[in-house]
Amino acid sequence: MKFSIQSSDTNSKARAGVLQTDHGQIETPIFMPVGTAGAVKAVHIPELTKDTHAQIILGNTYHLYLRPGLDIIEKAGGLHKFNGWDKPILTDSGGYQVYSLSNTRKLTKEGVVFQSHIDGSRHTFTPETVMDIQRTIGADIMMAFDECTPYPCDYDYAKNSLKITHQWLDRCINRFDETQGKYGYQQTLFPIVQGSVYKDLRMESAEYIASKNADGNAIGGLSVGEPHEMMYEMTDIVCAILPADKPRYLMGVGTPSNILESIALGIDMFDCVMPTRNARHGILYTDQGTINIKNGKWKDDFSVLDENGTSFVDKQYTKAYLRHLFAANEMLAGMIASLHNLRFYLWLVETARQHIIAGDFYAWKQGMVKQLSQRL
RNA sequence: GGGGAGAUUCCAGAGCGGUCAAAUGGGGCAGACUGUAAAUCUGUUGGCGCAGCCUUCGGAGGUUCGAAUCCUCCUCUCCCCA
Repeated sequence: MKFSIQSSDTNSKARAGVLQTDHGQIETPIFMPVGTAGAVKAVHIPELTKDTHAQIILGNTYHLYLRPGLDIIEKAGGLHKFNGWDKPILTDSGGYQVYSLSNTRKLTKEGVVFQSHIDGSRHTFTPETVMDIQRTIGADIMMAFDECTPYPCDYDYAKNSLKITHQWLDRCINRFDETQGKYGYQQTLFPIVQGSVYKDLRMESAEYIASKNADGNAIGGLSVGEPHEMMYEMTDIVCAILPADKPRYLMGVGTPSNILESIALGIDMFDCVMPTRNARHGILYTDQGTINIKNGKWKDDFSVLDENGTSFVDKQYTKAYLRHLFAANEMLAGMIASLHNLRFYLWLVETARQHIIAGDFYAWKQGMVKQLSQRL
């Protein structure tokens, strides 16, 4: 995997780059749609490629391991073959489930015992099994197994958790190095910085992660409820330490504004469920602000969905019609909204990239963030 | 023509003397959601000068300290038999 920086902004730490994988290249900064169970909910693969212009999507180790199971994935020839997406895939390690399924799991030094959210059965995830699973899924980018700490999180817990995450990382790297991809293309492993909202822990972690000299580095444990300023502060501190010539991935972020602000801090990759989940809940993101299309005020607004939108749905459908689809519980509602939001997110990072290359990113970002905060 | 059942807050539908501005569901209105246990979840849904008061349970009277709940008449629905 090769990363090259094409252009760096002068008024911020933003950069535009290209990440080369065996499944094609990714132009950064990039937003990666989340496809937890092997599908970006409510969106077809051709829509993802041709309409939203997604370049890489996520899958989830925990979900795919539970269902359909590794035997099926391997028989299919890996996740790319299974779901028909032939561009890069990144899989989350299940580290986030350590956090989000906290009431159905038990942490030990060895790993984590999960209770399946599907049938309650018990499963053990260790750094080694998580590497093996991601080998079988065939992700281009595999994530280290970590603990995503909650917020708030007391210092001692965060410190101890960080120690475990670092130990797990070493085990992930060992297992990764002693195994090979199963499908003939290269896979790579991204380690994850943790440390909650504590500067010293974040710095210690960033230094440890940087020392591993991976193809790319991730920042986890943010956007879990802490104030935005805190998130930016941690991101800034960590970016200063992580190698500049490798892509930086801010996990789970975020709102359109979060993404622009983080690009300015030197982040290259993002993923978040917001554009898809919130789409299914009636929230549309536009360059003019956020719309809750379920609100009564749109009932007889027959203007197109998004005058400035660049997805085909934006001119194809009206606000009143989409609102009706939500009210009538039509599946098409979530499909239209998901497509719109994903296209908007991809448009946002594409446009950010253009401004970085053009050299006027900072000013553009400042104006856009202001517009994005509006509620329509 | 004969017999029976019923009319409750936007809808459906509980309640059958006080703890009822009235269960529950739907609908409406709004909110939340950040490496997806999420097409989910939460709040609210008569009015006001809002720890209280006012107007509501088909209509009009009445019984009672007190009625959506009991009685009388009226109006209107629905079902069964002819």
